[in-house]
Amino acid sequence: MEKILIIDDDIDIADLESYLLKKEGFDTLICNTGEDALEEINKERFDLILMDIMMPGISGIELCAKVREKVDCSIIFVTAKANLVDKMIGFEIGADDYITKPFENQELVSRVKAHLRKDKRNRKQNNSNIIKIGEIELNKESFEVKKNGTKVDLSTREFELLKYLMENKGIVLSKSQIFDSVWGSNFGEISTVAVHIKNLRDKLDKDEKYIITVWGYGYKFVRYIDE
Amino acid sequence: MEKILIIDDDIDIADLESYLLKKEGFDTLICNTGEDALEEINKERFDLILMDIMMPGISGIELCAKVREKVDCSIIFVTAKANLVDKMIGFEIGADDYITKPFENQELVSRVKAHLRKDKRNRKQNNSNIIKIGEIELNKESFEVKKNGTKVDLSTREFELLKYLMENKGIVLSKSQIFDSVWGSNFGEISTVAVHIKNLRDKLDKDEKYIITVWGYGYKFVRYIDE
DNA sequence: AAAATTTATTAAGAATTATTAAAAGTATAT
DNA sequence: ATATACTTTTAATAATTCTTAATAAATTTT
Repeated sequence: MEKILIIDDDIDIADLESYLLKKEGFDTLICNTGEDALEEINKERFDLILMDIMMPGISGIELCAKVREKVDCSIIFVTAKANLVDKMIGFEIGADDYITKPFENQELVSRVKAHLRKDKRNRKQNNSNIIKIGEIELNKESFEVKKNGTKVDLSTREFELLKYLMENKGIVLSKSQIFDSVWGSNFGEISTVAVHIKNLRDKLDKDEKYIITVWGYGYKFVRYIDE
Repeated sequence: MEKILIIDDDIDIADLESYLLKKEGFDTLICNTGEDALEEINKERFDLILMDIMMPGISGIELCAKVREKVDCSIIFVTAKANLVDKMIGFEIGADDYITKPFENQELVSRVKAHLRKDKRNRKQNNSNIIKIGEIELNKESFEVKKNGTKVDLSTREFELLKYLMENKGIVLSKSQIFDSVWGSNFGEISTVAVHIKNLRDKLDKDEKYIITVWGYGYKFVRYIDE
């Protein structure tokens, strides 16, 4: 269950926010001062922070900067001041979004959900077993490779070679590096790598858009040729 | 420079958005139909997409779903309908934010910036293998060199020579020092260095702004000529 | 101002590296 | 056990890059 930290000195607002979010199945914790919030952040992990910008004591902006240092999740400002300069300052300081008071209940929920979804998408990318780069999609679980949605048949070595290249997108890999990683041994002809590169290219990169030769170093996988 | 794709059938709105974003230093491209946009997405990489939700032909929602399949960047809906249900639907479909028309100029810019900043944070950019001096940027991982953002093709030796020079910015390096470090041997003509210096200059420093000859000593890489 | 020294330019041949194709070896399935 | 598909090796060819060496230009010294 996703945990949301609500920081607001106005107890009624904080309660309303908490109520709305709990109704949507989120777990919430309310802090009425910035100091409390900083303490909580050190104790626990949150998926999102909803923060009033105007609070006594430590200011919202200051707090946001401090929180941002500690935390990596989305921060949404809730502010009574619709003043855009304030909004800007907040954004520069590390907030990811803002909502003006009084807010529509649905909007609050929408924005919270949007951020959580985006964060999830970003996380997924980092540890999913599908790598998708441009038109090419590689599934580590099913050992399938698709180009524009249509399956491409690869041999085992070809698949592992492609996987290694894609996992290191944008990084030039030397032939011996590739050999060590994909073949896993130090015996054998290094030129084998070149042959498999060619076979891979024949099967899914005839125009050499993705697998780029870097002369004297090795090969790299890229999304855009001039990237 | 960050590239933003603007999709809107209303040419005036698209132009306004483009103007606002260009003023902030972003690169923009306008598409007036969803079909055009899909084409562009296949050709080029964008850092963010700003999309009208109500367009003739392919609908914004439909388009968003299709774009989301291909693309990984933030998508912001721009919509005249303030209706929250619509917003929700859009969010479920893969958009990351929405702005209602008519929008305040500053708000548009703020939101765009906020998303770009967040995306950057998520990428947890490891810039340690990029050396950037003035207009020239060298990536040790991808073996790429860019001048003012556009790629410059270098040979192996040229790349390593440039890397060595840039790593020792401001320091005069003798030819034999360069030869030892870049060539790694003591055999061979020292004049080779001069040839490669020339080739490097031809490719990315025609006016000799960066690679400075220090008569009788060697060469150095500088940021400003009178440095 | 001329000579000497250092650096820049040029182009062609040498060397290196990449690609390709075909043959030989190996594993897998029928 | 044989056929098939896959992998590796080898070798020839092609492409690219590097070096050499000779000449030109620039700078310093005499």
